Amino acid sequence: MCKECKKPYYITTPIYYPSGNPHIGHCYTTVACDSIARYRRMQGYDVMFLTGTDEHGLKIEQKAAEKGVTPKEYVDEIVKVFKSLWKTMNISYDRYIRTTDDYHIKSVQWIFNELYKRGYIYKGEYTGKYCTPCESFWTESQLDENGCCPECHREVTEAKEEAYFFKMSPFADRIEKLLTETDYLQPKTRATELVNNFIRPGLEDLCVSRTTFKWGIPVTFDEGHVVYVWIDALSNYITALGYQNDQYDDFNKFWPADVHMVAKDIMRFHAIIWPAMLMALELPLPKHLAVHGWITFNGQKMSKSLGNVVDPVILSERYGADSIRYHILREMALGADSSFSNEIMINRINSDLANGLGNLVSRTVAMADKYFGGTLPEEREEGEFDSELIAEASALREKVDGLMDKTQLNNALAEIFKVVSRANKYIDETAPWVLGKDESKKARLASVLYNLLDTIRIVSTLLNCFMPSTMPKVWEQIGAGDPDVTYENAGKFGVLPANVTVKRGDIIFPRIDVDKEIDELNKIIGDNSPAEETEDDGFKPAPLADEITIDDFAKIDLRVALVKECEKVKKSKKLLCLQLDDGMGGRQVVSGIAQWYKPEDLIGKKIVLVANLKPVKLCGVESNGMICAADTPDGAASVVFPDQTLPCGAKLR
RNA sequence: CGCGGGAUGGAGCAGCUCGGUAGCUCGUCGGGCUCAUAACCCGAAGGUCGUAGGUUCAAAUCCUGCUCCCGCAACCA
Repeated sequence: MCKECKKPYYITTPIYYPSGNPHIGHCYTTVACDSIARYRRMQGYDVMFLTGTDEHGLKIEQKAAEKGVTPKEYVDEIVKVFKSLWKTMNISYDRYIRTTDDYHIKSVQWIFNELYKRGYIYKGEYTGKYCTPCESFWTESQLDENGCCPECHREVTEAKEEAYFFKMSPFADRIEKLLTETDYLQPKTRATELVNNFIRPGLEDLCVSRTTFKWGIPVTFDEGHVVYVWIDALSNYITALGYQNDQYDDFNKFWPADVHMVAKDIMRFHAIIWPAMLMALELPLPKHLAVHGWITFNGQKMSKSLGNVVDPVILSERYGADSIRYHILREMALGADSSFSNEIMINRINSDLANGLGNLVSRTVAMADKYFGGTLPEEREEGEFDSELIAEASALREKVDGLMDKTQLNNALAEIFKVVSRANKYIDETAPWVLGKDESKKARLASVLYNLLDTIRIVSTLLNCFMPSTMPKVWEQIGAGDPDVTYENAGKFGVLPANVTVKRGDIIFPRIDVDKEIDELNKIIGDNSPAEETEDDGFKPAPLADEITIDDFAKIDLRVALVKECEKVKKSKKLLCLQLDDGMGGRQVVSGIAQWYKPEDLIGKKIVLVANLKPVKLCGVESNGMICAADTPDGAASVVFPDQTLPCGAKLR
């Protein structure tokens, strides 16, 4: 298509946050981008495929401190893990950006200054919840279930800090148009959601600097300020091309990007903030933002504490990187979540790769070997069934092209495997083993086998982008040389030489014993997660709060109270509304424990009430006090039940 | 009434824009074949398309109410 002109094509993954090791979710995005990058390269585009890591921020600073190393030492280690995973998964990235790279830092400082000069960045005040011992600001939503610091579980205070802000409002209209009137966002169904939730209520200015942590890019003109995530991280897509730095010089060639691929949790930043930044810099906008869902595990979101995280390294060691790549690409539809389970994966590998493609190659090559000693004679005899197979194989490339253009990798794979099935059926229709017994049918037999081999050639050429380590093995077996497996030839039938010579080889995708493997995988998960939990997520009592006097304690009025009625607060996931008998006329309390308690669990029970807490409204419902609950190791809350014979209103001391 | 998405044979999905035989993958059952990795091919069973109404000659598809799920936002005193 584009063989002579060598059009540039720029595709990016997000830069990942190395606060922990990579998981299968990182793999999905990266593998999808890799497959697209490889496909474009095959089509003749001059591809730039970028990935990297976003290495600054408070969390990294803290994690490093925990381990007693510098932040840079800490991220260096994890970046090694990322890079080795990408090697295992055969990721063909052209460039890897680290936000700690000098050239990136230089560019970010330039951008920050430039936006300041242009008047889009101004100095203001940031208000939030501040935890003094941790020296950290938190937003309301980051606080723990008691409204305390998520790190140390001590109380937080309202506080202000000086910060720089980026003006978003000038770009609201243009962004709304970008989302609703162009095909920037894929799938577009999410555009309404973004517009309704963020743009229509008015875009808030964005806090782009912090003074409460040090691990970041310094603001050049104001000591103590560090560039906060947005400008630092998002700009990687242009600094990696040499925007405002000397490290690279292909910004003009590759910008604007053809595709940024991201998971849905960071869609907002790429759909709103990133375009705003580019508009402020008067740079062209990227052409597409492809948003995909999450990989869920047996229906639940993957999480370390659930012990259901699948380690992609273990999986690829057992089944090969290509099998894993195939499974996640085949299973995930752009936009939607998809569930991942060992069973689904193994069944898919068995039915598509082992039974379908692997077996097709194996039986075809075996017959060529058995009936012709490996080299087909040149005499041919056409027969019925040929035309249908040839038509489907010849038309495949065009279908796949169309689906790749729409980033529908799963459907592209489905189309390819339809042809695999068609070829297996063709074997049954033509029954080569019958032809093999009749000396006069040799020419017909040669035709049948040739048609099969050439179909495999087309299929495997197209599949090479998705499964790059296995397809060369297929080519070796079917006797295809490098010139045979080009994009150009994938659109044509009859490319292999008439007297092609096959070579039997190892089984390409061995069949997996489902029951046995699932047992073993469960064992691995079982062995790993409890160990990890005691190390990482094991129960540690929260640090002791600051010392108080008896007078301080006396300020808190704790009472025994009976739950008379209890119901869920409508429109809220976490809130229960309790009617209490406190021995003093009764009161209403709202508590955020709906995830762990049903109303009927509490009705008729006596609980401990903080009786003199200032009333507040939660989700529009008034709450006069709070009920006492303890943290459980898994992060849930467990309500404290006092001696049930105590009278309502009894005071605790 | 904060915003949005979804509910289709045992499982996972397509079909809905532009109403007219409900399709695919896996699983189950029966048959065929023996070149191949107990793989391959054919056939069958199995769905009143969440629920109640409405429009229509005709609704999975259009309209309305309801129930339940799931995101986002809010919320965890």
